[in-house]
Amino acid sequence: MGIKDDAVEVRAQGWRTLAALHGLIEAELERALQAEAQLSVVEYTVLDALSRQDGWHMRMQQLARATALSASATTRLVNRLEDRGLLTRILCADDRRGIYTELTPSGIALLEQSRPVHDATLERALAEAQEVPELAPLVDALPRLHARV
Amino acid sequence: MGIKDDAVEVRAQGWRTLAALHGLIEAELERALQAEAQLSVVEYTVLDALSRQDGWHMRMQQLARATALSASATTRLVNRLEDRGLLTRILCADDRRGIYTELTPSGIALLEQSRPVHDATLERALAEAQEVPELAPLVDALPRLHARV
DNA sequence: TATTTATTCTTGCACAAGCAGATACAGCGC
DNA sequence: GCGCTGTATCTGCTTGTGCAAGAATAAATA
Repeated sequence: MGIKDDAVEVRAQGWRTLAALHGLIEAELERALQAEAQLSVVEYTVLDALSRQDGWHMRMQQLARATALSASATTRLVNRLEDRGLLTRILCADDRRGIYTELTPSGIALLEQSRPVHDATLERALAEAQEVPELAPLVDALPRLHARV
Repeated sequence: MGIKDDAVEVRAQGWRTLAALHGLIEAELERALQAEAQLSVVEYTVLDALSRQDGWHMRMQQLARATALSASATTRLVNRLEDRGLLTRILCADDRRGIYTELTPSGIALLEQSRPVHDATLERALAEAQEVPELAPLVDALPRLHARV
């Protein structure tokens, strides 16, 4: 057991902690968003990403990256949201392969309704994680990543 | 926009960063473990958790918690691994509802073969994430969580 | 002891995800 | 213009997952 082996173990443990915290938060968000807005976490992520985008439209591939999903999963995800009237597909004028997705008023409304739920649930999930000794250090580190100095 | 709103936004951004890093690492591990040992990340997690356990056996419910999976998914996950001969179910003598799972020699062998792949992939994934400005701070924070002072 | 209640695991069903292949278009060289 | 390669999106198929319901056992209570 040398220094090198320790580094490996420290990384593995860090990864397990990351995965555990991620799972906990995602599970809580899933339940809350499903209950309050019939949205899954990825679906919320799409609406949120679109609203954060200038002009409120993104191409499928950007969406795939934003959600860490495959292209085919993104197609079906957009299908679901389009069927519910939350966003619309818009053909790309300059690149006719491309397709823009854009929030509808209905989509914006649902997002604004569910954002408080999302934020409150996130706060609660982090507070719960704070109580788990294994997770607490990571919870403490998170806000320091983006905090204004 | 007050201090309170900032806290909400900081949390949301921290969560997005966490999710992004988690997705990146998991995707790389998935590909590597699948290619080298025909194991998914959760399957590897089960083998690893069992090997880390005293006596090398755990109950289904412990496994469900360790993998952040539902009870039914855990049942089928154990089925798959049992069918491949990597672990065995052992009836619990004192609580006949309970079922222990235990690694077989074959399972131990596969784990020992795939652990280096896992560790190397994790190191590579973290190095890649280090190059993404948005993820770098979190990557830096990870090893500090468990590092021996 | 008999009966209810809770826990642990498994199964039926519906759905979302990935991979591979197909289609449509862009960009480039001839 | 014609063909070729690469990119963007969609569809068929298989698989893993969660939820709800079920079966077996433990624990509690009358």
